Amino acid sequence: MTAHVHNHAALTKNQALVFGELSKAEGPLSAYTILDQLRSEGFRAPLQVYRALDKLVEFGMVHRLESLNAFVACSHKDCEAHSAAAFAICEKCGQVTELSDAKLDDRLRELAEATGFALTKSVVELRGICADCKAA
Amino acid sequence: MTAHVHNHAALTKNQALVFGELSKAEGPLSAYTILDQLRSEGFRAPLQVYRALDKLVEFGMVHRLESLNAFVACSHKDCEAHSAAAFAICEKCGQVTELSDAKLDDRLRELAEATGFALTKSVVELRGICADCKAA
DNA sequence: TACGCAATGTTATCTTATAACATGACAGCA
DNA sequence: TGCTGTCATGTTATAAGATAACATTGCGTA
Repeated sequence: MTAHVHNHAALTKNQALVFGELSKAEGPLSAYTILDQLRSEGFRAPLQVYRALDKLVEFGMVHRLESLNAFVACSHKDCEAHSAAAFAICEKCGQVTELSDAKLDDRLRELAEATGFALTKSVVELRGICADCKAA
Repeated sequence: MTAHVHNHAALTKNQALVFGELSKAEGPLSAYTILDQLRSEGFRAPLQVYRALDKLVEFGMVHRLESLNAFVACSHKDCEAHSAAAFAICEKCGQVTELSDAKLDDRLRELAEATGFALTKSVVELRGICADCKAA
């Protein structure tokens, strides 16, 4: 499991456990799903998961999907390299694809600037059917 | 209060009540806030609100803000006129501005097409500080 | 050792959303 | 008139997501 390399301070035990679950998952996981999967590791309360997730999101290693109330591991080697992320979420199979697009980011920045809005974060989530499911 | 004109079948009583609350609100409201405001009208359960909201969203008269778990009345006269909507959400005052931008929509469509993704809906929510709050 | 700080653990509670089932209102038609 | 289908409503209970408040532990450093 060396898909992710991050130059942050070493993760704490709980952060590492939560990140591990997200990394080996096919798609997004809810906080409570993670909790259940980590009960065997001694997890007992939602807060143990939420606290770890908060940090991981802060580090940029995990993204929160607002329209799903769920979380995914970042698909980039070094998550600091990309600014904003967009996601394509398949409503059939649940698969999530992370997209990075400079033109999109530029346009969002322009829109914000045009109205004097100081952008801190952008949420872009495309809902639909992925190519695989469409073919099937 | 004639800010909104819609060519849909007349709203039912509950739909009209919920839409009324959203229309006169300054910003987005949560389903439970709406419920509390409509208790005087006889509302007793969340489902009464959620059912009305589902229809209003379907009609395009109300938008759901995924990153807030809240709802706003559409700011356009005829909500069918615009395809996708983007929102700028001020994290200081809570104000929400609805944006319609063809270039943004085009770019999102291009991104979807490039990966064979069949787009049904796009969620775009900009988080930051609005011009007014920045000035203050 | 003693202090400070960050991570952790624990209990309770709050907020958001839906399932399941019962009732009411009304239109169309035999 | 009485039947039937359908849509809106009402009601109770519960699921799912998130946080508040407070206690405890582990560890580096003065």
